[in-house]
Amino acid sequence: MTAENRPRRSYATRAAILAAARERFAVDGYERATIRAIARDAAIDPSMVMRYYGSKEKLFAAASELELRLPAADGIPPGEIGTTLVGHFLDHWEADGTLAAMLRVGVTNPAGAERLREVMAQQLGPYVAALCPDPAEAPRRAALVATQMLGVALCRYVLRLPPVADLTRAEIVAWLAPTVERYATAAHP
Amino acid sequence: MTAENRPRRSYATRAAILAAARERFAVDGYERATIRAIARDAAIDPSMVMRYYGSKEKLFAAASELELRLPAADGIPPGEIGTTLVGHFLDHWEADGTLAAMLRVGVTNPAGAERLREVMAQQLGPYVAALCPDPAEAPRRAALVATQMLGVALCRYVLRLPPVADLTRAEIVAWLAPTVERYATAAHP
DNA sequence: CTATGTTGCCAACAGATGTTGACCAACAAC
DNA sequence: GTTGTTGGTCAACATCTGTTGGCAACATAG
Repeated sequence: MTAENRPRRSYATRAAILAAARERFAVDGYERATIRAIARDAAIDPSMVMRYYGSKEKLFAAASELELRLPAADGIPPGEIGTTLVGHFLDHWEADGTLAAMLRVGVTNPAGAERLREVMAQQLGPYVAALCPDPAEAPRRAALVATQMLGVALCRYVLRLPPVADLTRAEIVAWLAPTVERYATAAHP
Repeated sequence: MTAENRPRRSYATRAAILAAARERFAVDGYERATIRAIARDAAIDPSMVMRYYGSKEKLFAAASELELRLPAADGIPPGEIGTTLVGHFLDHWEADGTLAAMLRVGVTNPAGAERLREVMAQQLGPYVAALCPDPAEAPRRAALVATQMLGVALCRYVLRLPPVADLTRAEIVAWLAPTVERYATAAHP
């Protein structure tokens, strides 16, 4: 029997599959991202994908593990909450294709939508809860923030609506920060 | 030769196909909306779809003709611009599956994305141009409005993020109207 | 050395998909 | 009645999909 903690040769392959899967899911969505294409990108045989991940759905589940790693909520001075949050989202989006993959897949695949709901509820929810006046309405405020942040992401990275895609990072932050901060903290309209 | 203006019997079928296509595209997106399923919904043979629309892509093009029918831009008093615009979008979205179809398809299909870009540029663009201070920056302002409106639509009708889906129409209007009005008319942040 | 588990490729399966062409029924025109 | 057009069905096609099982190469254990 092999020692348990020796690094297996297959780890590299597993990682290559996961990386290729994330990219394909991000670019093509769930249906168009074929196992064969993912395998080709990872330079292995399609059957290996099945062996390591069981099925296409399980592969997607593995590829859509996501940590937003939002900055600490406390200690941000009012007036910089929006700036911080918008900036962080943009950074994360551009550094990691996982969010794009989840957005693309979430639109056409129930499991993908579920994943996105989880991320928003479990990671954005508590964050906003620490900021807003009445914790009871944190979910709704977080959801409003989500509409604006997912909206930019959709227009900028997925649909590539020219005016949105051409805006600089600074411009987006400047325009959206007041919106996001209002959703998170301001009194009811 | 047949008279040119007699209503053809096939008009009903064509319409049925189009209606079924819109619904399927809206619910399933481009790839999962199969011609066979659309034909089944329209209670005809799949080959009829091909005969009338040539190909799946052309069928989608026909199914995604869209008129936003935005209310007249002039005459809206400042302070009600956001309310009017947000309300109109919500109404349109709920009355007609076409927008949902275009959003779902736009995310996974290049032709769908192109369609959505067209609609935003040609219908929302001029509208915002009539409202904003400097016409030169109308496209960017319209695009900002689009990020917020498509963002709600995405969260509410496609992803069905619970807190967003549970908000009442009035609540959404109240929260989003200031955002949209600011994007369209306010001075640079 | 042999025995055993791991890593990988190959070929094939069953099912679904977009698309095509042959064929048939109804009907209008002559 | 014959003829040509229109609306529609049926069966098949080539291709692509996720998935499976078998088999070769290799590494490690004993």
